[in-house]
Amino acid sequence: METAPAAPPTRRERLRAETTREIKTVALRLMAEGGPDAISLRAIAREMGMTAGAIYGYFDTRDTLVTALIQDVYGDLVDTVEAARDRCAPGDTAGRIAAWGTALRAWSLAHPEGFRLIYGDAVHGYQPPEGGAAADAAERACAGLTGLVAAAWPTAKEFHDGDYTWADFSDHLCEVLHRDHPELPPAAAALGMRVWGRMHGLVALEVYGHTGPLTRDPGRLYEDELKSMVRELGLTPTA
Amino acid sequence: METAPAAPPTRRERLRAETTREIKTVALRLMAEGGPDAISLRAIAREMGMTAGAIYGYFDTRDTLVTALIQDVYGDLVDTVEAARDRCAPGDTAGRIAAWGTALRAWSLAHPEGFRLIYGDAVHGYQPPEGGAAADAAERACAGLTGLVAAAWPTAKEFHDGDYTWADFSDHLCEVLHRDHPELPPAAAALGMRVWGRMHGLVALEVYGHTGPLTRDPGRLYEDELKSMVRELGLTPTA
DNA sequence: TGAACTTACTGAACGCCGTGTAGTAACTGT
DNA sequence: ACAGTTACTACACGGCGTTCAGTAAGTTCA
Repeated sequence: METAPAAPPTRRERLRAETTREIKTVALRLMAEGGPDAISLRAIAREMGMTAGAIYGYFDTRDTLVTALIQDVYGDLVDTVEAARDRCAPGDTAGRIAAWGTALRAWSLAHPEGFRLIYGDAVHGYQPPEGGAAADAAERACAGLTGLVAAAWPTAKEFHDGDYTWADFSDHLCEVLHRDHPELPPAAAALGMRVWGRMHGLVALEVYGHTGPLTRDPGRLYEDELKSMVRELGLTPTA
Repeated sequence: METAPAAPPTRRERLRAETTREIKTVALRLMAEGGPDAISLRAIAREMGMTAGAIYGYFDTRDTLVTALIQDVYGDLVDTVEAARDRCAPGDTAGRIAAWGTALRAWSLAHPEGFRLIYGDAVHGYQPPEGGAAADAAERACAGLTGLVAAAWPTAKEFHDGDYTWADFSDHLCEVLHRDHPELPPAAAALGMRVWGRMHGLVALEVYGHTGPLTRDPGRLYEDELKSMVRELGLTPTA
């Protein structure tokens, strides 16, 4: 969308970008310290020695800021799980899936407010934009899974039925899948989402404190579930 | 805990109980209409022709009211899924599990605010009490699952490993399991939680709008996942 | 019946919140 | 030096949960 040849940023622009960053940084810090409820324009401004109104010069509305935060946090999550996945050899599909899953849980427990921000309704009255941050998040999450699913597909016999059509999935997801893995049928998209959902379930319950009162070792539960899943994909769990 | 022989309620007590119920009813209605954010003491009071302060005569604090709501809503959910499960013949374990799962999703989509209330952080700043409503919910959910898991256990060979101990689970869960199904090993408790988590994942993603942008038929995805799960439990999916 | 007590509720206040808007002071380019 | 832009403040509005003094009923007992 940028038509101009990107002139070097003026002093004004630099200061502006810096303040924008600072607002988000402070917001994330407040959130990490006091939970997502601690994100209030007034608290952020207070922390920065400003007035709440000043923030409106940088973000149209509180929800715009929250959306930006979601994108930042989501980027962090995606980077983390993909880095973990890529620490396994490209051929070790079982290991890569397990690494991905383990990293997902680890990140979520390390950043529960982030998890709530992305996957819950952490912020009072926040309405995601049309299409929205949640949509972005989902698209990216699914795209990230695609590689894993593609690698597992040949052995994932169990999932080759299901009678799915490309029309069952969003245009964007279809495009990404076609581009990166043209050999995959629509059922592979379904598999990706199911894998995602399966991991999400136990993590969400744990982050929201629903498994805590029931078991003293939710980690083992999760790892076993992960192992089961890998096995059901026709792969042999490593270690 | 009631020591007195429960004298018939006085007029005062009846009115009081009625008002308490009305507060909760109005709160649930507001929530159904305007999402969980619509639950505010002021809005409830307004709706009832009262002042916000008056509600403090019935609930110590807003969170106390929310906790009561969670318990009510959770009771409704549990009743619904158990009723669906019991509409299948006691011998039809596969059918009962599928009915349970299908009813879970149906209820969640019909009452998204309720789902958020129980499993998310629907209400701004709500802090569950120690032990808490979430704990209650989890205990009851798991107890409800126990029957299904018990029925599936003989065929669920895949899950008979895992090396769990009773010490891995909460005392209360162990008691319930021992009482109702003394033949089950600790690994069965783990299986119950895993089944729960697996269903929760896709439903949570859907309720929070993460699957919507990706697929046009999340229901099929869910039903397939349910069927897979039943199969992996060593059962034959019905229909 | 009438006094003493208890309950249910109001109304105003406190400090929090997001959001607008008018005004000011500082930077920026000519 | 001057005009224009930008960054910000100050204040106001209505919302929120919560507290508290006060009032008007309902209830109990002499």
